Amino acid sequence: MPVNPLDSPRSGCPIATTLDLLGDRWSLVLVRDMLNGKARFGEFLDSPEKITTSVLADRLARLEAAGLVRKTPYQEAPVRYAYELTEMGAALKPMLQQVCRWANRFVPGTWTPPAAFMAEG
Amino acid sequence: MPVNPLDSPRSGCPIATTLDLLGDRWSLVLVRDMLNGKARFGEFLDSPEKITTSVLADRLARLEAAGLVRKTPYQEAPVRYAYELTEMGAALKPMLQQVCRWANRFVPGTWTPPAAFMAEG
DNA sequence: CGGGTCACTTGCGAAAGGCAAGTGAGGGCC
DNA sequence: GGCCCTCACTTGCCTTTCGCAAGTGACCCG
Repeated sequence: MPVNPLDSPRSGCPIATTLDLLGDRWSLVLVRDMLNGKARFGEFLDSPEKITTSVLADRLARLEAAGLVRKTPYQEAPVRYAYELTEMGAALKPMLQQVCRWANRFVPGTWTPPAAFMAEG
Repeated sequence: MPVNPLDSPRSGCPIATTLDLLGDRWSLVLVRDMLNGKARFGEFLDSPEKITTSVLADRLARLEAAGLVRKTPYQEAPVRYAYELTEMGAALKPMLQQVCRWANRFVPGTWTPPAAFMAEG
């Protein structure tokens, strides 16, 4: 069971503290998928980056512990969960849009995200 | 000698590709320091997050290989280098500002960055 | 009741990270 | 011309994280 890195930041710097939580190769990929409407374990596995099941389970638990993600049962027997962003998690969208703008401008070969993703709001 | 992760991205997604390069706990801390005028190996070591020398050497080389950082000698005998952001590296500033806004809003205890850092431009 | 799906967990080898110490070129002091 | 100091790294060792593969348990479908 993962701990919340926001409880023991390296420093008070907002950048460093955010990286303690999101500074890995997978967490923001999951936030991206949830912003695009994905919600189930299997849906995250389908993304082209091919996260492994163990890392996925760990990241979802971490993001939940940090308050970015909420897990709610969408069926009983067997109980199955949907993962969705909280307000805190969804508020990362402008930052991810900025990442896309940067990559599209400087890294050749990156896809242009769907207009819906880049739109305001 | 580090390789450039931009040469073998996991997918064409701009977010995933950016994370291949910057998705770790240190790279963006260095970009932050360079945006704030730091340029020398020893200066990066002084930051409150306390990066180790081996990781620092590795990250600087990686960022240079990716074209975010340029290394120029600032003295001969013994040759000493200054590290500074290229246009590509400096263009990460709006993204980092967005990170700061997010953290200041949602993560209690994070410092408010100096006004100069958050200003437009 | 046999096979398939969904959502995970477990195990293991490989890679990355942290810690501490070492190195080598030069400078400053006396 | 010794001696010590600084700066910019490198090296080595151990721990943690990651990726890959396989296993598990509950249910559904024919």
